[in-house]
This record gives sequence, C-alpha cells and structure tokens, in this order.
Amino acid sequence: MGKRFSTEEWDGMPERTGNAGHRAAPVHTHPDDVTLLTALSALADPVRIQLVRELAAQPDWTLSCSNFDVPVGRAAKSHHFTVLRGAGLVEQRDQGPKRLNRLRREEFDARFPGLLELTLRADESD
Amino acid sequence: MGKRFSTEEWDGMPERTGNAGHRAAPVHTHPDDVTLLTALSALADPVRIQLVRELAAQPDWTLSCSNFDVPVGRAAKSHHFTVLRGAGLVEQRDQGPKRLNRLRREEFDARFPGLLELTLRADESD
DNA sequence: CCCATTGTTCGATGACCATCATACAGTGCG
DNA sequence: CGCACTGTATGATGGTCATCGAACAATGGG
Repeated sequence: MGKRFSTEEWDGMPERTGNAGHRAAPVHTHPDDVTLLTALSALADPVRIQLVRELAAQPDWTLSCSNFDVPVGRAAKSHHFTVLRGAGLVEQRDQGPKRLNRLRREEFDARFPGLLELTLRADESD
Repeated sequence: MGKRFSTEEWDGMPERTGNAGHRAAPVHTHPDDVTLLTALSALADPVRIQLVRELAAQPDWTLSCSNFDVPVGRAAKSHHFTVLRGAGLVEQRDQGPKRLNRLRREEFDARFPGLLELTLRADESD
C-alpha cells in the first residue's frame, strides 16, 4: 500500500505533487502517522464531528467545503478542515475553484479501529 | 476568599448517599448519561490518558489518587479525576483518608464500544 | 479581461482549560 | 488531642484554540 493519494486520472495532470493547477496542494497526514491524542483532539469538537458526519453521509468527492452546513464562517471552516486533514480523517482534492473532500474511512479505521464508527453512530445528540 | 463548608452545616445533612464518613461523596456520572463529545474531550488529554492506563494496569480498588504517577501536582490531579468521573470513566470509593479508584470498563465499553480498548492499546507513544 | 465563487491567511479577540500555590477539610493513628 | 496524610476548593495565570473580519489568491465563466 504505497500510494497515499488516489492517483486517479482527474484530467491530464503533470507532476506537481498530485496538484493539477498552480495552487498549493493541501497538506495531508496519513492516519498511520497520527497520534491517538491528535485523533481524539480532532474529534473532540462539535463542529468537526458534524463535518465528519455530513461527509460520511455523501459519496466521496461530492462535497466541497462550502457545502457543509456548520454554524461558523469560512475562515473557521477552513481551519477545521486543516485539523481534520492533520488527523488523517479527511482527504482533499482540488477541482476548479472548489476543494472536494473524502472521508478516509478504511485508513483511519485501520489505525483507530472503531473510532470512526463510534463517531458516525446516529444516536448522538451532541 | 470563598465560602467554606463549616462542620455544623454538614453535620445536619441527611442522606449521605452511601458514604460511611462525613465526607462529601464524589459525584459520578454513568456512561449512559455521557455525551460522545464529553467522552472524547475527557480522553483528549495526555495526563488523563496516562491515568486511565495506569488504572487499567492494576486491579480495581487498589489505587488511590496519590498512587498515580503523572507530572502534575495534587490539585491538577484532583481536577483530572473529576473530569474522568464526569465522563463515566472512573468510579471512586472512599476508604479512610484515601479515595480508591476503579475503571468502569464494562459500562463505558457498552456506551462507547472500542473507545476504551483503543485508549489502552500499548503501541501508543503519545 | 473583468468578476463572482471558493478557499486560505493573518491579526485580533475572547473563551476555555490545565496548572500551580495556597488554604482548607476529613481520616485515622499515636 | 495533635499530627501526618490525603484529597478538595479557590483564585490566579498562562497557553491553547475556536472564531471573526478583512485581505488575498486561485479558478473558471461571461
């Protein structure tokens, strides 16, 4: 399992570290490189729990950041996605001006078995 | 300076909730009444992770608070135990001047399956 | 080539939290 | 009783973090 990015064929892309345009590619952290403390801290926030749940409720690569309905502004939302990437929970891919998201289910669950399932359980009020 | 309990007030108190002495019984929260956010927040702290692990490494009711080896003073340690009780992770029982501890394995695991096991896994550096 | 959309960065701000030192209280023992 | 031990409460402090507004940048469409 050497590949960390889904090296798909989103357009004829040159090198660029898997980035099609001139934009700085988002910094990702593989779950294997994530600490338990980091993972728990990332999920110990109501907004981020919400983001993860909304993300899990839709197919991969269908939601851009602006599509998430959380009660914070753009800046804070961007910050939360940075945290989620740093915890190995979310992968992002640029498509045009948008940044599409994917929940790293398998990888994260392999590193922290059960944690994601626990977070996605429906019977949680807050 | 704040309000302090006088011995007289407490001498008149009825119902000491299963407490043998005159000391205020520790406030417990059952895991069923605990929010996922609360549980994750409680475990998203290096000192508390350490406390839970040390607690899990010994038989129930064998460790008093002072027996735990964490790099904080008594006051902070007491605070951490309050948080752990509030998250349904720890149960405490007074015995003499000491306060003995027990990890609520079954109950907590029933409420948050896998979370405790995840925390107790040995291959975690920080 | 302008421009709306999307997302990031930056500085500031306020809230929360972990920690400490200190004072206080309960317990049991000599 | 007096004392050592154990844990809690209080108030202060410093640090981290979530949030915002505003400025900036990238992208693609008219």
